[in-house]
Amino acid sequence: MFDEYDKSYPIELVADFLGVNSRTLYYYERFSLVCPLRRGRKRYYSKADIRWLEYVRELMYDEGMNLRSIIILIRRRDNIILGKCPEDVVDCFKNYLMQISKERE
Amino acid sequence: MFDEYDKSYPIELVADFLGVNSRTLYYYERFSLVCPLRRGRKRYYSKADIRWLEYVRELMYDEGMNLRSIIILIRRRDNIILGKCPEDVVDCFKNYLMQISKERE
DNA sequence: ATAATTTTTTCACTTTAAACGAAAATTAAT
DNA sequence: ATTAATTTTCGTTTAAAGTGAAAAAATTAT
Repeated sequence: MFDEYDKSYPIELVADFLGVNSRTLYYYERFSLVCPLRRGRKRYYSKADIRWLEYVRELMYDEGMNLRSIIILIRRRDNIILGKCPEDVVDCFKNYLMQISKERE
Repeated sequence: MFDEYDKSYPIELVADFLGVNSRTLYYYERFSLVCPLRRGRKRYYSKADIRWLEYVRELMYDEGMNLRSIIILIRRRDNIILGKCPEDVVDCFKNYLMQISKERE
């Protein structure tokens, strides 16, 4: 429950779980799509990282989006959620995101 | 003023204006990114079509998005604006879209 | 310490989307 | 019917996404 953001899963395990080559995860990292903890040189991923990567794969493979678009998606969402836009827009947009993620289920 | 949606510009003119090959516009059409009027077999585009295509090019070339992502963007926006979600969310989202397009200028 | 294993990194290759060139096919115009 | 324009098809080019192989670096075991 509290280990959601605990970076403790090594890359090979994550790659196997997602069904991708570990090289692909290195590749994503170069685009800042994911940011594992580095202990020494080794990488460790959290459950949240893994679920995020699942979502990324879904957008890419089920929907056909490319990396750049996903990065834009993040940036825009961050702008909305962290940025300096009015409270009511933030609230509405949060609802919108919720709605979309529900539709996805 | 009323000619905004008047489909009267032939493909070659539109392609020249956008700086693309007309083949590219045929290509976009196969993805339903634009829908010119067919009189006989000839295609005619409106000013609104042209501005939409300018925006598409911008998303692709300045931002690096791919066609599929733009189609998703349309679909989602249509869901929000035309769909069955509450009025206030629609209004908020319209504002959001306005804001984004202003930031772009 | 050094040998063995694991992880990272680099290089090169494959595959696919996006776009374009050339030319054949179709349509319209005189 | 001949000419001109438009559409369509086919093949090629370019770049992104991903992978394989193996070198390089680091960690672990003996």
